[in-house]
Amino acid sequence: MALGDAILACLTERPMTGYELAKTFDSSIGFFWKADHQQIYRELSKLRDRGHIQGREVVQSGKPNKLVYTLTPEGRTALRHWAARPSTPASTKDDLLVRLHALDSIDIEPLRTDLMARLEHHRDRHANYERILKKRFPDGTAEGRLDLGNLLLLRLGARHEQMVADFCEEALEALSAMSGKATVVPLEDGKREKG
Amino acid sequence: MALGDAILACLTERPMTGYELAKTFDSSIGFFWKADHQQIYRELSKLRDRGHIQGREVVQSGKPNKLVYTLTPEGRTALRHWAARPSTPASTKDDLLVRLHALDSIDIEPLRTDLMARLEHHRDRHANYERILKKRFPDGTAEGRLDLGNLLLLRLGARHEQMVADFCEEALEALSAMSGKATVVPLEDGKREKG
DNA sequence: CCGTTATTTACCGTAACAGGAAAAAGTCGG
DNA sequence: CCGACTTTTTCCTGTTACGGTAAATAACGG
Repeated sequence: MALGDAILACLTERPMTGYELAKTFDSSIGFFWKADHQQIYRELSKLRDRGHIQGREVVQSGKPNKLVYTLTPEGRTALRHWAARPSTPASTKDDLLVRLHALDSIDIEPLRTDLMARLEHHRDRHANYERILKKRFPDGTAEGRLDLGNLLLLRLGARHEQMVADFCEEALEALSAMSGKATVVPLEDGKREKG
Repeated sequence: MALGDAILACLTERPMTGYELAKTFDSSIGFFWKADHQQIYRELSKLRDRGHIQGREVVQSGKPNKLVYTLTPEGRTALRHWAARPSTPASTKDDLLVRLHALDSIDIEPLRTDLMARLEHHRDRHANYERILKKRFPDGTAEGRLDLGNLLLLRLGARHEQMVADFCEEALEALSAMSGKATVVPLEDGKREKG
């Protein structure tokens, strides 16, 4: 019960169809929340059953008819109640961290390439955040409450990506410094283990 | 299929029982990965069925017998193969961020208390990381590969917590600055909505 | 005609999360 | 001695999420 609330949160901005929501979850809110269209459509059905949203069919020519979903007053209330409950700090659950935890039992080469890919990935995202920040908040201040929320969000996102990117760089450097005194030679396919 | 690998990663350090693993997931690796004992026991059964770990019963007097699990060569290979696959960047999925995204549709007061709680939480965790860092790596350098992994991990954790704590502070300040020109008065129970 | 875009829906499975309960044997406080 | 707690494993029932495959429908571009 959290994806549903994320969808409600999106619908506060404007009514949307499942298709639009799927795209939203691919850009703005999707920066920190992934969900594919199936998840979204399934969740939308549930929300409708609960009476939190209301679908209005819009007949289209040339395209399949679309279902525009709007928040109902019950939905707004539900969202506010959800938002009034203490939030649960999410755990990271990043594969990379698990790998670092078992660093001496895995092969370094794939790890390096992975770190490099991740470095690029996080740099891209950082640049993206900065780009949006400059476009939407050129002077770094927000007017309304909605704007403030989004500004804070973008700033956090930017900083996070920056930090992770820096971390990847640092990890790569540390691995390079260490690889001089390598303890285990990478093997082909686990024919030998060092135990 | 990720919790299983996290467990394998833990078992590279030393053989452990499910009970010990549960406690480990409550401290070291649990800093970025949450799992309760039931999840762990279930996963252990699966891993045993797959032949990735091997259980050895240790008869105890005074306490129930325990099952010490050891990595099998197959398990080590599986871990290495898993670690050689590109990692998937995890998405944040933090309730707080969703709330910020819908900032103008929710009540600020509970959000403030939540932010304050989170601030404390992240500060605590940061202090904890720093404490462990000072204890395990007083001079900030690592010897072996295992140590390097853990050092990097701790540093990332510390920085992350620091950053989120700063963010909470900033958000609180911004909310205070904004609350002067409040647009919506907080309501009791959604009897009125501003739409 | 084929592929793409727009739009929704259906089914399959597994993985993860949440919580409640029960065993069994000891230890410790009152 | 009773009750509470620790240690250790297991079973239960749910919901939520994740992942893939695929099918309808209908225009538009090549």
